[in-house]
Amino acid sequence: MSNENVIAHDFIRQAVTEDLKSGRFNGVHTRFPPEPNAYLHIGHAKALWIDYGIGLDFGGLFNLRFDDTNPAKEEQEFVDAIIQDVRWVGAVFDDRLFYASDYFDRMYEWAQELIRKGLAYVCDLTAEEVTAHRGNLTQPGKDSPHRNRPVEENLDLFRRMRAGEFPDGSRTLRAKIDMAHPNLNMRDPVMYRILHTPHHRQGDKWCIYPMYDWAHGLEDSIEGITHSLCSLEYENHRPLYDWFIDAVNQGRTDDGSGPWGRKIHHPRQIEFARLNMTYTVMSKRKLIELVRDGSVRGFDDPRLPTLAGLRRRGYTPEAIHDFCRRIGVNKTDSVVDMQLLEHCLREDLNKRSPRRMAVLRPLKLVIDNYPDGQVEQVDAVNNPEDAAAGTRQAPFSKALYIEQDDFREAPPPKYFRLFPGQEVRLRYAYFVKCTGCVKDAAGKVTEVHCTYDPATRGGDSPDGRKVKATIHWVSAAHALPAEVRLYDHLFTKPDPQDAPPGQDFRANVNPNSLETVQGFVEPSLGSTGVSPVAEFPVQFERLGYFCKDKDSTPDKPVFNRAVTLKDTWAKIEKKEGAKK
RNA sequence: UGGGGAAUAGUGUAACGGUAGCACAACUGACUCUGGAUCAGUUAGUUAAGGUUCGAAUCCUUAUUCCCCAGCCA
Repeated sequence: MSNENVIAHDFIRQAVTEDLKSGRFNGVHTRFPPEPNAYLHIGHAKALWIDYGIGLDFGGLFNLRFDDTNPAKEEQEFVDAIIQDVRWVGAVFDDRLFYASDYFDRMYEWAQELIRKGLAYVCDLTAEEVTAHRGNLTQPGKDSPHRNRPVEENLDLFRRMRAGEFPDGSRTLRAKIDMAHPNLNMRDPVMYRILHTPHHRQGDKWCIYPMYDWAHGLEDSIEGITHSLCSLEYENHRPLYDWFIDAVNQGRTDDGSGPWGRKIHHPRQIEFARLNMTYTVMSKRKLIELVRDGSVRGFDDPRLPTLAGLRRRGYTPEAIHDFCRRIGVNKTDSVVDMQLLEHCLREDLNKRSPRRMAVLRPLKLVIDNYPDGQVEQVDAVNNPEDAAAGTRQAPFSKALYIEQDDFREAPPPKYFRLFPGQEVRLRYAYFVKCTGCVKDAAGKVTEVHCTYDPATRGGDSPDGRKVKATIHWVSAAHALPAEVRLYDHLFTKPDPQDAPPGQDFRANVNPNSLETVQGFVEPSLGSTGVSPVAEFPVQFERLGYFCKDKDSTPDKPVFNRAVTLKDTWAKIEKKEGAKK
């Protein structure tokens, strides 16, 4: 706590500090390089926090760059969504928004340069043949029969690939490295493939597209990125990343003299572990499957760990920052407890969120000795954690709604709430004492009756008598109907992958991850009233934090539950139940 | 089996040859007009075996376990 202003000293920041000290780099420039083929999720927020945070900590620059090298998978919709998400989490890139596809011309020139240097060749093998020639983990690969084509023939073929003379998949440009290399990525990797597919930004300009390994380091080089931060699975690609830049630089000089010109910038790639969390999945592929098979209602479904989903659910950027700060940065595969994310949200919202009363599962409470037709306005505190938030008034009358959970005809042990003969406080209003209840033919409680003590107005008793529980309420005549969506984990198991034999993660989708209830909220939450809380989550007292959803209509608000409050009673009840 | 990585309480993360600390979770208790919040406390850890050293989570050796790599995906 006392060291909040000190730069966190994770292993990447240590490396950056050393690079600055040794003079390897004179400044810091980082980037976040998403492929626009899906929505961003909380794992990307971690990466963003590292990329952007390090740029910020060292007074450097930060770029947002789309790695749009595969037109078959990428779409403008994702570009737009990603930009919105990156801005929302607070990574500032100003005008430094770039696209790898804007560098295609330069990459094409460099590819020809590698051919001239004898470091790349056009290969006519089919995809299957390339795989067969690659060997496997223990056996070396075999050279392609086209590996030693003359430079002029390679140049001619490569130009004709670009000109569109050959069909998809018929030829590739490959780097000439080593088919026996112990690192499979170094066995003459493909640099370009033929793809007669229009690009979402480049249109029909290209029919050959660069592969990630060839393109990525060059993109970083062009932008002057010093530290190319990425996740662990790219560790095996680092030798290639370095090889390609060294290959371009072969024969080049610092001052640009000589036939090949000036050397290009060589960034340093450093890898860190990606984020995993309990009760959810983090891979793009799985997220897409859940959306496609209807397990959720879209990429912004509040049950998803996507940033769009978290935003819709009521998560704040501040809570996400805090979460990223707490999980740290390292190279260990880890699974972070979902409860930590929830804790971060509660901590943020507890300080800032306005309180309101809402009843999710209504049960009518009638105060028999309260005058018919009388309405009082009681003062309610907006946020006990923040005196500046002030107070509001809530209408009180003879007939109220309370939570079904707050009444028991036969109370279990340690139950402090309403039951016949028991007195409780109606928050900010009066003490009431339960006198009985009315049941329907099926034995279900339909109405609870009580009497109130007029001397306890405001919620305190002049005779000093105490009450063990305070419950929330809304006035039946004044309350606004609202739809409330209650979310639970999307998966029933901490590790969704832990599925029965022959089944995949979808076998663990929680059928009860969404429960929709029709409740009532304070009039101050309506669209007609002045609502200070339209876009920011509110706390429904004793229940949790809720955020107004985009599905709300003028007559009926819809709320998403972001996270519950900690519920000690639920634990006691569970424990008492287990005793029996 | 080849190559590349990683191992610290249940979970996440500190320590950089000198008292193994913090957070989340769990559990006690205090307080409370939210069974919230807050406060106090408890439980619980260096993968293993050797070695170097006055002293090892840290250095060395060996072993074990886990993750990644055989896309014309990124």
